[in-house]
Amino acid sequence: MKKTMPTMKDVAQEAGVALGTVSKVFNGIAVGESYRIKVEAAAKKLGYEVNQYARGLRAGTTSTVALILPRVDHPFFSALAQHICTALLQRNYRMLLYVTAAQPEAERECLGMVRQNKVDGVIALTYNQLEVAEELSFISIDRCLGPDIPCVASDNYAGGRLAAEKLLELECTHLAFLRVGSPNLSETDKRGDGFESYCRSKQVPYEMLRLDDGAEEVQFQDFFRSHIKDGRLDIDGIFCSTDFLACRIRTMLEELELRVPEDVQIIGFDGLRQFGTGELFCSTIIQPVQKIAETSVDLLLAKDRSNIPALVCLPVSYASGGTTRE
Amino acid sequence: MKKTMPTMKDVAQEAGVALGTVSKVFNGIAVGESYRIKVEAAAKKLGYEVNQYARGLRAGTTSTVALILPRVDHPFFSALAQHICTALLQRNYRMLLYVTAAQPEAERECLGMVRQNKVDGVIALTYNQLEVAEELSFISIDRCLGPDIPCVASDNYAGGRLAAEKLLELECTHLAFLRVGSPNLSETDKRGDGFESYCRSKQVPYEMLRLDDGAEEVQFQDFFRSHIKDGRLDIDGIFCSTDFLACRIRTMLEELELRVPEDVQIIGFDGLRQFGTGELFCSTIIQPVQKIAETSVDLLLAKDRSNIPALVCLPVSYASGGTTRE
DNA sequence: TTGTAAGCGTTATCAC
DNA sequence: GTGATAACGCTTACAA
Repeated sequence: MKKTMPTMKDVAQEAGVALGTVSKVFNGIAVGESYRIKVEAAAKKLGYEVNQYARGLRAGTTSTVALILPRVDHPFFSALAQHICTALLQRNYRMLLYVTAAQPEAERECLGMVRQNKVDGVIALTYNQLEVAEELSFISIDRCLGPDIPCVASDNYAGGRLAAEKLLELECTHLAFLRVGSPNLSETDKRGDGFESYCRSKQVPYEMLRLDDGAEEVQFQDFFRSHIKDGRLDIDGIFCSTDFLACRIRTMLEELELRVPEDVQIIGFDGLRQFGTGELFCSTIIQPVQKIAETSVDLLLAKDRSNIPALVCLPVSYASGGTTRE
Repeated sequence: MKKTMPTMKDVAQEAGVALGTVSKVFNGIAVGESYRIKVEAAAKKLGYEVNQYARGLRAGTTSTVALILPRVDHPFFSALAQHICTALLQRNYRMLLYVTAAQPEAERECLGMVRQNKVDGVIALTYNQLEVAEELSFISIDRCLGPDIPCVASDNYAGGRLAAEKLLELECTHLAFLRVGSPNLSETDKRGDGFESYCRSKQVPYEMLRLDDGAEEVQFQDFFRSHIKDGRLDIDGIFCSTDFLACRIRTMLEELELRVPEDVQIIGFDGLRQFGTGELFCSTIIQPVQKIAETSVDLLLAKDRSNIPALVCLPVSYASGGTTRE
């Protein structure tokens, strides 16, 4: 950065007015019309831009929000980043992005950096429990961090029920829920709960297989093998906790000579699209990513932080994507 | 942000030393051992973090870099964002992300914001020609913006040649290059040039179809229909300028009752993976995304900006992903 | 309505 | 090696 960037002083001198007047013009404070015009002309002539650092230092507000994500090279996270960034930019905020690879120290370190940067708020999707300094405006996505920290998520429970409902509509008679992921509790675990609740209420036979991250491939295979009777799978409807898992399961089943969706139908969760905007990877429960992003931003930037809900669940929907019969 | 954040003054008082001493400790400047310990203890006790805004204001350097992308909900861009962010964080820099939706005014507006934020540098992938204030440290990805602005890209030309070479190795006899995208000139256009050059040198018959963004679907179909003789396509090897296009072409061909890769083999470009880390979408020329990211960051942060190359091309590689016979 | 001046939290330059 | 002190560019009372 060159030293030659013009400052308010330069603009004031150029316009022949006082420093304070220039400041007022740039802050939308009433000022004599003729002065305003002079100031604006001078600013344009010099190519002046207000220095957000100086402003932030003085005013204590920085128009900057930090977004903390485990990664951004996964379609769900990148869609989230995209929509949050856009929503922020529209509201004239800038976004600092931090990726943590889901490592606890990295997440904690981020919070330190965030404090250094005096951001006006933080939106985070973290895998690890972390203590949030209560002086920070904070919104958590998909994870309840504590009673004082608002959480925004899809209605995972309803999504689970919806998946079960759809599979039954599609004439499945024996269902299964498959899940793999971090053992840490998060909102997304409710997908299985909703699924189970619906199966129970309809008295449909179902299986629940929840695995932690690790060598789970073989366990899924064992599960399927144990459910093959006379060369046929006795399960005909599967709900996977993510689209990613749904695709892996589909491949796995096809390797076992089972046809999707003829023999088994699969519904995933997320609503991811190929290349961001293309086709769905599988039949799925769609998360309202944009809504999640905008809700998070709105809550974070709300003037009145006093009566913000602890948990906001946004409605999901179902869409067919080739792994169900329709 | 509460007003209650401790400052260097508080730390100095707590430690019973002078303000300047505290500053030195945090800047790694030599200071009496006993003082350093007292200061560090006091800082930890108060939970002090240096205020980057004040530092930036004073020192004129902000440890912040802006990344400007058209979007981040596409796997190539999000991978880029991920690796650039990680590289920056490793070097103790923060990253401001701007998404522009490829709109010229948005891109220009970004540059304004970037100047306001006094970032130490900018990495951008833009679709539109824009004037870069020369006082800014700037790296462009995939697009030559001017003689003074370094550009980092894959070796697109070599990638085009490699695609043609592979298709010939795979026993194709009549090739085609398909491309769709912005009419604006960018480094990526060299993919077709390299392909054509190789075909020419080997005297293989080939077609070139370059379309601009728009209603191109029907034009591709017309192209294929015009190349179907006796129910068979007289083209048996296709190089698409992106993986995305390759997938669309594959679907299109299958709708025309042509089998991939039995009847026609397809090679894309990008090396995108499903869900970020999963399988390839198609056989493809892989871009070294991480290398592009790290090179960009290294060039941007290089102390000596005097002898930086105008264009850096990074090596690509080929991988089979189901749309070629192997 | 306009101009003036006191900081915001740091860093850097000096005398000590 | 340490400790006052003057900037950095801006906002905001407050005085004119």
